[in-house]
Amino acid sequence: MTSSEAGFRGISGPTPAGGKKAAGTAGAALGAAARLRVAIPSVADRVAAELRLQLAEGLLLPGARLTESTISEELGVSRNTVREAFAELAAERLVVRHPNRGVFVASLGPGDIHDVYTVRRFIEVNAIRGGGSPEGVAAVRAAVEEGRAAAAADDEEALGSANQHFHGAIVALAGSRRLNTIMAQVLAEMRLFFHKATVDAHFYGSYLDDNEEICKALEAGELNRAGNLLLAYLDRSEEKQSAVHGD
Amino acid sequence: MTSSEAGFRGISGPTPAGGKKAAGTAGAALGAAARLRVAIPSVADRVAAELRLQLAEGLLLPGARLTESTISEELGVSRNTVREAFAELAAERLVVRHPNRGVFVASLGPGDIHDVYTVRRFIEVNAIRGGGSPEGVAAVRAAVEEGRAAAAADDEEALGSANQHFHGAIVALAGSRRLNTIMAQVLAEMRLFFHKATVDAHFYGSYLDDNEEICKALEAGELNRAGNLLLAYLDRSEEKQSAVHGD
DNA sequence: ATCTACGGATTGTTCAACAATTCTTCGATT
DNA sequence: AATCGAAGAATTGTTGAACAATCCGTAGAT
Repeated sequence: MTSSEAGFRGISGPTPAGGKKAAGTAGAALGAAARLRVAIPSVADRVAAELRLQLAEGLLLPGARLTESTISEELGVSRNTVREAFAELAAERLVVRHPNRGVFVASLGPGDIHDVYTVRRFIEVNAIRGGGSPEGVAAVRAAVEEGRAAAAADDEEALGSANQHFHGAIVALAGSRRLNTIMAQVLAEMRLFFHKATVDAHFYGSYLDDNEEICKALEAGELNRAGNLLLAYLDRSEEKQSAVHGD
Repeated sequence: MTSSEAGFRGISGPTPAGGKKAAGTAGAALGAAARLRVAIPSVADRVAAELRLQLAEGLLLPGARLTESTISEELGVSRNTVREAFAELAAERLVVRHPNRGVFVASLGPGDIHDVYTVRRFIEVNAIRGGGSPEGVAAVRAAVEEGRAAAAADDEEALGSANQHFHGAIVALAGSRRLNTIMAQVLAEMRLFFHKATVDAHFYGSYLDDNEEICKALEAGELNRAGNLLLAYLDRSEEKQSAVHGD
């Protein structure tokens, strides 16, 4: 299982819509299928989603090059469409465009690590200090339990997800759509180069107790304390990440 | 001066690069011109920049539709390229894509106004509470003076810019690339629908004193007070904006 | 008057071509 | 021999044209 020819063949959409296959105008056939009002993702979006998935799964490592023609053939879509997907991912900082050179999976340098944690400190700590609705707090609690379950099942991947859900839930306390998307992007960005660190089985595990304590403080309404705990947690996490990653 | 046929004709790039004009391979002529290592903006980027400009200038009002073919012809670029530019702008939330319907200039509803100000409170207040380097503080001071000068010259547009520079400089105190771009996007988003409010000559003018006071507190190292002042300022600003905009 | 069928307009997507640039490889020069 | 530079391949950037799918307004039938 190297990298190409992996577990995907085609994007599987509604209609292929080939460019120049038949000139006849058969405009009478109305497919009696999908009449849904929601969920009409464009092909470019689906390509971006697929790549995002492979990125998250660590199939595409940081620094790796993404060739247009390769992906185009591999997913059975046009080069132009791939290009649009690239634009999406570039906007999310998941890939970097080098003009006339191609797009590469983003790789974070030491400076970027600090930068990302700066953003997280700004947003997360503030969010938890704001308290939030009971449902919001419940969501945080749910994420903590999700982490416990994952640890019990010894599922590394699930543990990482739970941790991200935890921090996502904290930001969601603020009830801001924009902050949520910003946080989601930052988390996606981090997940990108965390696959190295994930080999350390105790990496996320040691955070479980921290999360529990933070959540308890939040539930008790000790918002300031919760914020301080979270802040300390982030500082420690940054230190660990910096240590693991070259620096 | 309605809207189309305005002050732009073509993007004016290095080489047109037509699709199918001449089949001959004239690969011997090497233009002895630009050999710069920096600044090689792609055509799509330039189109996006042009649209961004028109957006900021209020030439394109919120809700307005952007037709691919129109812009394509107007700027003398391919429809595909316009499409890529749209992707860029959509990622910045400046335009909204309605599948199969087209892209429209983003328009913020009441909920969005609050959302934007939430983001600003999170980032700006935190940033100013962090203090920052002397140069950073100097930049804030410079923005204040820029605003004074603009007010003296009675230049509405410059006043608005100065105000944005002021808040941008505050965020820059944190020294985070990501926070800077986030803030830049938020500011661009706001500028989008501020043109209605700008008619009120005293709208920005009344902020001058606030900015001065905030800056003074910052320079004096009274970071907490500066943060509180900024927070109050943002609350007031949001209230005004909400009042002006339908609500 | 309401619903349906028709047509026009616009978006979504593909393909094929070419220009421009970068990367590679190989040969010529000092 | 090492370096420099020029052909050549590979890839990106951009274009134009074609067609499918979808949406919108209008006219026609019930």
